[in-house]
Amino acid sequence: MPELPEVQTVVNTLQPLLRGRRFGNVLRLRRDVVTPADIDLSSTLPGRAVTELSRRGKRVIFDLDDGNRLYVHLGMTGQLTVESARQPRKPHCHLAVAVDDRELRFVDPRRFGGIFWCGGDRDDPLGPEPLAMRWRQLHERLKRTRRAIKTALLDQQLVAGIGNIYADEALFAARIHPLCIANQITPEQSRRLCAAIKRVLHRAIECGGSSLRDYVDANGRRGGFQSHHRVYDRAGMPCRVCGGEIARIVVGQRSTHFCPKCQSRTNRK
DNA sequence: AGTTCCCTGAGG
DNA sequence: CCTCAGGGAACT
Repeated sequence: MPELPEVQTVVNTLQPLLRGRRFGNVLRLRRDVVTPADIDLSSTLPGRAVTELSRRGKRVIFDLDDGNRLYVHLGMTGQLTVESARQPRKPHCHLAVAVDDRELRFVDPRRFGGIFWCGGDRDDPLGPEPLAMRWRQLHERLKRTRRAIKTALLDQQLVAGIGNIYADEALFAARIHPLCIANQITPEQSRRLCAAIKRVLHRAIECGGSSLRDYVDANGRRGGFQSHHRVYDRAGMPCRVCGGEIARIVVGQRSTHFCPKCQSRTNRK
């Protein structure tokens, strides 16, 4: 479940491995991982260098030296690693691009992720970057929807990069019940929530993200933030603040974890 | 704005 | 065997 902190960690670890290097041959092991389907990366990538590697929401963005752009979305189980070309490829490796004597490899068993060719298009439908967002901006956007606050935070057009883990963690840190109606969130709550989102995301980036199952960085290393989770995947366990029992409910088809005592539904303070 | 589906591996 | 995990698109 790579979300903003995991994707940022992939970008951070990928950067030094690609800097100053050019792509070589492309080995496409599955054609349907590239969108649009008629883009042939083996004719566009070899000889190109990455001028800038960045993150937007949960996307890893590659800007190429010919002005074209592509991005990788890791979905649920995606991995973007650089390994020795002599290292055997893992199962479900859908694309490999030579980088000197190494390979940039995209592995994704569940195939919820993919590689997306943008060409010269710089537009995207994503909401603001949460780390650069101001609380008034968040509040403004929350006012536009009557969905549960948890569902709203998962909407990439409302704010980019937050997934199930960090939505639950941020709502806990802001002491907001996940079922609060978004447009009823008070300015004070938006302020707390905005600060909580930034705090949680920054801390997770410092830990190299959360590895529950598949997530690894470009060097194949796992993150460490999972041991700092306060609510996510802790149903039935004691709240680290009040000792009460962490609850699990389903909101918008997603499992949602919270502390019923710390996150009161009528929280107005 | 809520529901269904895609996909595979893990765990019961 | 079965169910569950979930990002996001495509429905209703």
